[in-house]
Amino acid sequence: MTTPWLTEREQQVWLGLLRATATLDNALDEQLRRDAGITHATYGILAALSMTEGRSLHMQHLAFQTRSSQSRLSHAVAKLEGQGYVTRSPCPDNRRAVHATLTDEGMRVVLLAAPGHVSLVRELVFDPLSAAQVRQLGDITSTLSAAMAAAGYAAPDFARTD
Amino acid sequence: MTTPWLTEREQQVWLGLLRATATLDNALDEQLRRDAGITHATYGILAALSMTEGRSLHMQHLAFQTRSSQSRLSHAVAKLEGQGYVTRSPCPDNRRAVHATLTDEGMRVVLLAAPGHVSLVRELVFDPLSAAQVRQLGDITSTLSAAMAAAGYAAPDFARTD
DNA sequence: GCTTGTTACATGAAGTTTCAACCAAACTGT
DNA sequence: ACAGTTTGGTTGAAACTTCATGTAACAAGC
Repeated sequence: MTTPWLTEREQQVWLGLLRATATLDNALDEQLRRDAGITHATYGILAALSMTEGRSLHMQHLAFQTRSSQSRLSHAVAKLEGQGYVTRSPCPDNRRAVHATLTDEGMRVVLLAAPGHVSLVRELVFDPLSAAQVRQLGDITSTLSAAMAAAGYAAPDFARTD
Repeated sequence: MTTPWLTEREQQVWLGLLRATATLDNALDEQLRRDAGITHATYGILAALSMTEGRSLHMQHLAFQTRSSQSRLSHAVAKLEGQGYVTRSPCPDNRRAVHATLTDEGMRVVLLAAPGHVSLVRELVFDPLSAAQVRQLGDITSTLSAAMAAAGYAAPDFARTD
């Protein structure tokens, strides 16, 4: 009532953005849980590993790619290790670094989840949008990321761009 | 490596979107925590209440407006009640409904947090974008929301649009 | 007046994320 | 060689969310 706020139009766009992103995230979580029993965050970790040479990454690198804090990743990988989807091994080059490596079992889960995930992203995002809109969305997210970086904000835990 | 995936360009847009929204959410959380000791989700609850006649809403309605599940809202409001920011009272018209009402103390917190929040949204979202891009973003989120609704996905917990 | 079903909300337990240390390896300058 | 700092990662506790379930109010049908 007495809260200062955006213009009518801006508020509409803003709340629309919050709603759309929340709903999208929810939809993806739901599909992944149904198909493979994992969350979107977990899928991100497994997918990132699956796409590398040797299905293996340093924790650090993996944290950056998945926009995860070190702590979160450490807990998450510990769980995945317990489930047999990932193994951890000390890196020979740098003894404080740790490799997380996707197991065959973990790869199986990714392959199980990926097709449904990708097709849902397509169905909910790329198919509904025109080619022009996809281009616009790319430009907009780039602009926003640049603005946030300029303002000193970065993905959780990271100041450096690696 | 063997994961089916999007085209190069699509993947770039998709990961960019995920990164931008995650970073944005993080930035807003950080500012709200600094300024008022609350999370973005909590701010949403308090702000929604602050903007109604009587600073009061049915839990149901509040859950919808804040894209929250009933359970989450129930826990969150319980905590806010403990902090003295909100009171709960049975609705006289419908004895299973509950009113959540913002206290003066709660209002004080909203007023403390709002200016910084709004100006950060402006700084990170509306200022960097051109008027055309704001329009585009509005159209894009509307399209996505419509597509998700058509595919049977809605904000957490809700099938009905109220 | 009794089932049976649905709506509104609460709650305890389990899972996840963040927070605040912590440890050990690797640099840094002396 | 050696204090001090930075880097890479872990860990337990606290905070938050979700999940499954419970209770009470209302609604409908018999």
